[in-house]
Amino acid sequence: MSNEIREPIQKRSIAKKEKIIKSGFELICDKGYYNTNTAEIAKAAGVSTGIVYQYFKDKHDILIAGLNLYSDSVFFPILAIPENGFDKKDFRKVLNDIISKFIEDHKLSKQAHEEIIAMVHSDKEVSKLFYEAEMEMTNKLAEVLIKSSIEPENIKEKAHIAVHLIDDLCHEVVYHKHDDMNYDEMVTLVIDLIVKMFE
Amino acid sequence: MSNEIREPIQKRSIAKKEKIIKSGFELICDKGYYNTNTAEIAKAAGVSTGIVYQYFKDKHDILIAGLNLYSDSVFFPILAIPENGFDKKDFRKVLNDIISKFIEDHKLSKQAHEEIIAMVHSDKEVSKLFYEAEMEMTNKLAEVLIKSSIEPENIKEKAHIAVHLIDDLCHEVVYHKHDDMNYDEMVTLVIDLIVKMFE
Amino acid sequence: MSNEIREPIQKRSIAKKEKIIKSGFELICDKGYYNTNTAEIAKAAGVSTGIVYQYFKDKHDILIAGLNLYSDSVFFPILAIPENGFDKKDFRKVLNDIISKFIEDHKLSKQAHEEIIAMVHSDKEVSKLFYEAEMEMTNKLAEVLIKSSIEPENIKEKAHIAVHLIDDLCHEVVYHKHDDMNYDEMVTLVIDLIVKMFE
Amino acid sequence: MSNEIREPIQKRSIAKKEKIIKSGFELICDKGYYNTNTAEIAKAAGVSTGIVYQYFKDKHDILIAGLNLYSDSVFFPILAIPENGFDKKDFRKVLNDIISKFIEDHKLSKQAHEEIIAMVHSDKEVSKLFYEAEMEMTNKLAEVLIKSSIEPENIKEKAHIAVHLIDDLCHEVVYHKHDDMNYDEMVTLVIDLIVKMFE
DNA sequence: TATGAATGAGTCTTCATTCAT
DNA sequence: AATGAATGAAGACTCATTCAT
Repeated sequence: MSNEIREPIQKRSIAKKEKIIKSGFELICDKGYYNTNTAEIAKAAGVSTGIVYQYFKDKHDILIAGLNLYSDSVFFPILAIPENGFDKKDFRKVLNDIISKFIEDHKLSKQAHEEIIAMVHSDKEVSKLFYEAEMEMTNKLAEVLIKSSIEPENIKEKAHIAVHLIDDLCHEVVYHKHDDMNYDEMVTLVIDLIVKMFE
Repeated sequence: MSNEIREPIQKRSIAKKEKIIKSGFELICDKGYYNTNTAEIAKAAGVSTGIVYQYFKDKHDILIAGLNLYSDSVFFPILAIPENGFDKKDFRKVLNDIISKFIEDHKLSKQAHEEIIAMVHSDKEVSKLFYEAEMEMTNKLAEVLIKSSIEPENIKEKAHIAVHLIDDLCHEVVYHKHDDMNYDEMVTLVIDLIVKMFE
Repeated sequence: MSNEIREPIQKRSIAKKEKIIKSGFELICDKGYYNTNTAEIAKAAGVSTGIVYQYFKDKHDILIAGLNLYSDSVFFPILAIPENGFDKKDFRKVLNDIISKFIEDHKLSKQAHEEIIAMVHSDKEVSKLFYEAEMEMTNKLAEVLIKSSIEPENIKEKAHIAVHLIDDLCHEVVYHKHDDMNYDEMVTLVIDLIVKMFE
Repeated sequence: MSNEIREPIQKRSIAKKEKIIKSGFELICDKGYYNTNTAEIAKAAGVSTGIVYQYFKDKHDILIAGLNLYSDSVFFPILAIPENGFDKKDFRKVLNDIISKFIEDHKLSKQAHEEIIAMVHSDKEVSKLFYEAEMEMTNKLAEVLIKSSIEPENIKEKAHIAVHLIDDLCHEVVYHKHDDMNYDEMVTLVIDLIVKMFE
C-alpha cells in the first residue's frame, strides 16, 4: 500500500520531485554515486529523508531520473547543430562551432562529466539510457547532413565515427589529459578528417 | 608502526600476494569496486581477511595493484603492433590485425573492461595510471610508424587520434552497442580514415 | 555533510541522549573505556547502534559527555562547603563534614572513580576537563574561606594543597589502600594540618 | 607442552627477555597500553612476535614485568633519602633535595608517568603492585626519620601524608597544571607543613 | 503528505595469539 | 629457540531504508 511510488500530480509535488532529482544529480555528479548519501540529497533538496522514498523507489532511481532529465543537455551539445541544415561550404565552420560549444558546455561540469561516464560503464540502466541517447544523436547528425546535401554512402556509420571523433577530441581539450599534445593542431586535424570522410 | 606493508620475498608469499590481486581484481571487475568486500576477496584468494592487510594498505590498494598487473595486457593490445616496423603497403593489413587482436582480447573480459573504464573516470589514482599507459601507447605507435617510414607532420597528434578511433571502434564492435550499425563497414571506414590521415 | 550531530530538541530525544550518556558512562566506569563497545552501550541504552552516532561524534564523545554531566557531583563534593562561609571556630567541623560527605559519595562508585582517574591521565580532553574543574574547586574554597574571614597569605596555593590533602585522604579511606594504616587518626592529622596551615 | 612460559636460564635469553620488557614498557608508557601492539613491541625489542609469547603469557604480562622492573626508580625517587638518616636541623634541606630530585626524574618521562598512573587506576594487578611499592616507600621514610631522631606519634600516618604531599606537589610542578599558581611558593609551603607536622 | 528519528545489517580494518617451518 | 606469516574474531562506524507520529 504505502510502498507504492506516488506519481505527483499537484504542481507543488512535481516541483518537489524535480528538486530532489536536481539536487541529487548534482551531488552525485560532484562526489560520486557511492559517496553521496540520501540524507545529503534530501537536505540539499530541502525535504525530509522520508519523502524521498515516496517519490523514488531507491537511491538508484534518483540517478536514473537525473540522467533522463539532464543527460541531453549536458552530454550531447552536438544537438546544437543547425536543425535545418547548412550550406555545404560552411561545413568546417559548423564543425568548429559544434566543437567550441561542446567544449564550452563541458567546462561547466568537469567533475560531473567524469562521474556520469563512469556510471555509463558500471550501471546497466545508465548504460542503456546513455547509448540510446548517443544513437539518437548520431541519427540526428545524419539527418541534418542529408538536409545539407551531404549524403555519402554509409552515412550512419560515418556520422557515428564523427560523433566519436568529436567526443574524444573535446574530452581531451577540456581536460588536457596529456601535456605534450598540441590540441589546436588536433582540432584542425579532426575537422580535416571528418570533412574528408564525408566528401 | 605495525602498519607497515610487507613486501613478500619468499616464493610462496609472492604467489599469495598475486593470488589476492588476481582474485580481488576479478571480483572487482565482475561486481564493481563498491560491491566487492574484503571478506570476499580474501575468501576468493583462499586467505584470511587479516593477511590481506599485511600485503595491502587498504582495499583501494588492491585495485591499483590489479591495474598495474593487468591493465597493459587487457587494455592496450595495440602494443601488439610489429615492434620493428612494417612495409608501408601492409599498413591496412597491420591495422586490421591490431583491431582483430584488440577485439579478441576484449571479448575475454567484457565485464572487466567496463568496470575499469568506470574507475578511470571516478578515481584519481586509477585515472593517472590509465592515462599514462594511453600516452605510452600513443608514443609507441608513433615510433613504429616512423620506423616504417610513415612520418607525416603532427605525427603524435595523429597517432593519438588513430588510437582513439581504434579504441572506440573496438568498444562498439565488442559490445555491439547499437543494433542498427554495420560494424564490418565501420571497420573498413576507420581503417580508410587512418590510412588517409597518415598519407 | 550528513555527519552532523543532531542536537535533540524534543523531550523524548533529550531523554534518549541522556540515556545513552548515562548507560555509556556507567559501562565505561564499570569495565573501562577500551573494554566497552558501542554495541553494548546502545543495548544498555535500549537503542540501536546507529542512533548513538546521531547524537555523538564517536565513542570518545560519549565519555566526554558523561564526564560533563557527572564529574561535578562525583568528583568534587568539596563543593558541598557552605557557600556563604562559616564561623571560624567551626573550621574543624566544616572540614570534617566535607571529608565525611566526600567519602560517602565516593563509596557509591568505587569502580567508576578509579576508571575516570585513569582517563584523566591518558586522555587529553578528559584531562583538560578534570583540571579545570579542580581549579574551580580550589577557587571556590579560597572564596569561601575569605568569606569566613580566613585570609592568610598565598591563600590560593594553600587552598590547593588543602584540596589535595583532602582528596588523597578520601581516596585512601574509601578504598582502604593500605591495611596497616589508622585512617581515623589520619583524618584528624590532615584536619590538624589544614587548620594549622590557614592560621 | 609448548604453551608453557619458559623461564630463561642462559644469559642471552635473559638479556632478550629484558629487552622485551624494556622496549614494551617504554612503548606502553609513550603511547598507552591499548595503543601499543605486540608487533611493535617485538620489533622494538628486535625479536619476532612469536618469541614474545615464549617469555610472556600475554601482552598484559609484559606490562606487569615492566612495572616490577622500573616502577621503583621511576616513581619513587623519595627512596633517594639518605639511608642512614640525617641531622635534624637539615630536615628542610633534605626535603628540598628529595623534591628537586623527584622533579628532575619526572621530567624525564612526562608521558610515561601519566600513563602508568592511569593504569594504576584501571588494572587490578598494576594497582596492587603500585600500592605495595607506595607502602614500602612510606615505611622507608618512617624508618629513616627514626634514625634521624624524628619520632613523633603516628609516624607512619604522618610519613604517608608527607609522601602524598610531596607526590602531589611534584606532579603539579612538573606539569604545571594550573597557570595561575605560584609553585615556588607552594614548595616552601609544603616543606613548612611537613616540618611542622613532624615537630 | 510530510517528518526525521530509528534501525541494524554490513563494511573496513586491527591485533592478540598461534603455528608451520 | 626462533621466525614471521597467518588467523579470524571483534570493533567502530555508515547509511539505505522504514515507521511512528
